[in-house]
Amino acid sequence: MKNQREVIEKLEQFGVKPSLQRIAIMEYLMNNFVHPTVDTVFNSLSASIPTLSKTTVYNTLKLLARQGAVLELNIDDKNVRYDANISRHAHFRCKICGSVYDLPLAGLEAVTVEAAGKFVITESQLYCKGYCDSCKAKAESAAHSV
Amino acid sequence: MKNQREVIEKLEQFGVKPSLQRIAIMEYLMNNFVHPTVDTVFNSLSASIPTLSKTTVYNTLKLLARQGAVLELNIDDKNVRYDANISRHAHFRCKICGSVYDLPLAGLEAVTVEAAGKFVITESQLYCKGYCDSCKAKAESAAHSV
DNA sequence: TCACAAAATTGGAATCATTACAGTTTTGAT
DNA sequence: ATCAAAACTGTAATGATTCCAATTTTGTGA
Repeated sequence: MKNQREVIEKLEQFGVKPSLQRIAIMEYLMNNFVHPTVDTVFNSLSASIPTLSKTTVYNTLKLLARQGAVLELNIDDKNVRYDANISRHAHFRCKICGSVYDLPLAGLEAVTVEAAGKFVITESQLYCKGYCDSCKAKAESAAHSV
Repeated sequence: MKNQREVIEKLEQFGVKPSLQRIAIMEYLMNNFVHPTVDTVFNSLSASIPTLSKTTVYNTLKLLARQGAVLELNIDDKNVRYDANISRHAHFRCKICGSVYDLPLAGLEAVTVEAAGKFVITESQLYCKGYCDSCKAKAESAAHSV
């Protein structure tokens, strides 16, 4: 559980002036590893910050992503998701329940090197999809019933 | 340049009954490696098929993706893109001009193996972003002018 | 060839995430 | 305390995608 001090330091480290709203949003991301959507963040915080506007959540998350403090994930067709874990890792999304998990990752550097010279690669994301542990059985029985 | 016969064979191979519209859409994808959006496909074909409906393009591309005949790419925040090249490869998107290119790929298998046991991974996509050859200079001058 | 049911297509309306914008509040320097 | 800049807010607009009911096409059996 990260405390406010750590959150504020994180924001300042990435050149984001800490405001009440920005601290709350960043704090939420640093303490909840669920790769939340804008809606999830908004709904989770609007009880404690009743005046919070969804536009602020949109703006703040875009700002945090632009400054490199968080990752913007496009693993979900519908909604953008955010991740405060900016270390090198891949993502997995269950095709049944929709949950997004982190995957340990080694070797991505080797993969991207092949394009060196032709393109300047600044970011890369590995998205995996399939069935999570608790949905495996469901997926198999569904396959049989076709 | 793929001819109609090859397109029809491809559709049948993936269990998609070939209709006039489906053939046209698949043919377009097989002959244009631009990773087009629904809109691009629709605009490119509506001249030759005046009655074509955008809903049909949506439905057909979703169907082709579901049957495994094409890839659905979420590399673009705004629009889904489609790719008739279903061999193992990564994608690159230029952050300035928005063009999407294929990248040769080796090593992705090694990367995904790490999650074996916990998740059943059925698909994976590696998305790289940065600056393409013709936008490199633009990116650098933009960086200086901040 | 005709009739009919199933599949495919169509177009307009509805949905829903995201963005634009204009007004209000907060912050920080003097 | 004052004032300008930055941040926040809420509503309206946008735009990709989906829904759905009506129409057209396809394929099969009489």
